[in-house]
Amino acid sequence: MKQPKVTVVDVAHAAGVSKSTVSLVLQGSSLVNEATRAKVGAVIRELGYVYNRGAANLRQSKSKIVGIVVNDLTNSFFAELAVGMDMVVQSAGYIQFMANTSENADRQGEVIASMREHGMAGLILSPARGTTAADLKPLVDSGIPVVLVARNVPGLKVSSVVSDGHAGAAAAVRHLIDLGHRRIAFLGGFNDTAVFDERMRGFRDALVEAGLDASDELVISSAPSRAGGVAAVERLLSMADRPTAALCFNDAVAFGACDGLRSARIEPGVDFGVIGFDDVIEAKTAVPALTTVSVDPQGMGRRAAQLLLKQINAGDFDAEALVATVRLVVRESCGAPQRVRELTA
Amino acid sequence: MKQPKVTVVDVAHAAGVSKSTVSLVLQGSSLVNEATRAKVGAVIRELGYVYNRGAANLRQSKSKIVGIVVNDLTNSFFAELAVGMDMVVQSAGYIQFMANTSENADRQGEVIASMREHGMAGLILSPARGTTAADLKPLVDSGIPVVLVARNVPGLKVSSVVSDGHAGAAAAVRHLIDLGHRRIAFLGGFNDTAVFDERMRGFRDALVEAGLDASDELVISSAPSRAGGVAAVERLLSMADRPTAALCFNDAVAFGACDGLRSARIEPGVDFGVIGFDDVIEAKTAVPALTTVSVDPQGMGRRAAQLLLKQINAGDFDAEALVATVRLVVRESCGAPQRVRELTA
DNA sequence: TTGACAGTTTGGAACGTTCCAATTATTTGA
DNA sequence: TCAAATAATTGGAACGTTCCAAACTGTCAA
Repeated sequence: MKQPKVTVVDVAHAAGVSKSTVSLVLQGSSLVNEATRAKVGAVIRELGYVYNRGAANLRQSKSKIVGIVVNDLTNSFFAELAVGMDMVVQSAGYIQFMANTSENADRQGEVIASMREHGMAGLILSPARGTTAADLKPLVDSGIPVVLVARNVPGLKVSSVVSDGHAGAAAAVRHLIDLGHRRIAFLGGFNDTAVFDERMRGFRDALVEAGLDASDELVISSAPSRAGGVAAVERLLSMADRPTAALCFNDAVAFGACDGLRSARIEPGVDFGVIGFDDVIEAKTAVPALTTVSVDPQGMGRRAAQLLLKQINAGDFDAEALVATVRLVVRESCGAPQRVRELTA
Repeated sequence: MKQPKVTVVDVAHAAGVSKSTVSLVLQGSSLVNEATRAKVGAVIRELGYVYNRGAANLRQSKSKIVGIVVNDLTNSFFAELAVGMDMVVQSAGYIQFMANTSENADRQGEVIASMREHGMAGLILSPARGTTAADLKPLVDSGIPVVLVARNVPGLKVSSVVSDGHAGAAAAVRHLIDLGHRRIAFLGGFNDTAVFDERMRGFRDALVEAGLDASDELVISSAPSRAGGVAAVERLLSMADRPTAALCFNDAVAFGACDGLRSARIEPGVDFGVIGFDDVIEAKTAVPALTTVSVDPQGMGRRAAQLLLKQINAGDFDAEALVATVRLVVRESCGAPQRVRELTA
């Protein structure tokens, strides 16, 4: 049953007032008399009127819509990130266009263009692999606030919220060294990304600082997934001078590494130390519970959303780069007693 | 730098034609002369014109926006579901409002209302726990197509895409019986949900069919999460006549059950059979690889989206109930040889 | 020369809201 | 009692698009 849609004029007519008055009621203006407000409210409910925010947006040329574009929703890190954003966006009375790009930069371009046509007030983007500054330039120049999250795009002057990969990786490596490990590998991740580079440098710097070997063969890159972890650990196990522990690019890789170790009859957390990165929810409950660098994706999502809303409300704003503090959560995957070490970025 | 936004009138003026002509060009109408089309196209690019879809929607009173509301994005089952929908929605040229309700029916009501005000053309909803038919009645009555996915809402005449929980559970139980198990439990899930009820009946019916005990004590409900699985398996282990295998409400519960078994020094897949439900991505790579009832969440998401789009395009439509075929994927968590058994719904 | 016709182009009214300036009704102060 | 102030309401223009009916340009046949 298709209702003939009821507008503010219909309401006005039924309530015996003008459309202007109805509009004032809708905006909760204090100008309107209590009695008429009640009357109009009643009619609204009776007729089942639904506000047409599109028309309002057109008139006011502003919207309460933000865009959220993520590269991989099936990865629980990004799902958590999205949920964090969702929370603050929703409670600020905004609504979100949300799209998944599956790491496809073309698709990303399309959805961003579409969101722009729909009049989004701002965008939070976790960019797909291969996103260039040129891709985003027109949008940024148009004055629409953009916040990059989790990953950065080199050469683009825009706000961002990323985690302190260098400090996190270094802390993880120092922890392994404290436990007596002397030969440590870095496992997984695509070596052409900024995030990889940052974490890897943290890894390397900590090794050098301790006077240990930090040669290239200790860095084994692979897809940043569980399967990639399995593959990487297989390569590691075939090395001549085999490491006794590894820092992994992210938790997915770490889980894969554990799988790979186990099928080689090496028990992770007992015979071999494994540290992850991100602290996804499963890290806590896995067996063995994963020691990992916690980056609190929900928190990052929330901060990114807050930053975006701030920039939307401020007419004018400057690019701001937030780096999220990171902490090493020690669990069982490298045989150390359970404790948490706090770090400042 | 805030651009003074350029409209079709600006483009028309710059190209020396009327706004109507520009509009025709934008819609790719064949009425317009090739030369002017090119001219207008050039001007559009030059001025950096961006189409205002909101204005168009207002005039045409229709939109290419669908709403997607899910109860828990951090659960990878629902994340996959969302990704499946995203795929077909995007490639049909639609864009989506997407929101997470965290199982909060009030929040769900708010976001749906907001989406409605924004003029969504249809809604796919994976309802929060506790959603009633009355909550959704006004929306459905307004003639906006709604497709329920993964969970049903009793008493609501609306389309749905759900998996065949009964057949899946029954097949799982029969598999356990084939392996020689005679005392089998059902673990996890809230017992006041339709999904629980359906799977549990499949479980019970298969037991009865085989002449085995199907008494209430074999059904141990709990939160449908990893933690819930741990709790449920603890209760199971304290039973007098202890079962030798269990069908779990979903994969998360199954993983929790494995954790719980292991801390009691019982090796899942060797000493005790565990079967999950949903076949989340991690099921394949977990140790032991989880035998589970595969419901292909991405596929369900895609089908739901296709159904919604179909109903949006058809002016008039009837509620349609799709039940997704389900298959038992035999892996290692109940000690059986690896194979896959296909089932028809 | 005229009419018919196809191929293009166009002005203006709509869509449902907000906002401004203007209007009416009511109260106040001296 | 009347001007002035206050409170409440209102008509109409605007936002950027689409759509309709009308109008223009040629071409061609009669």
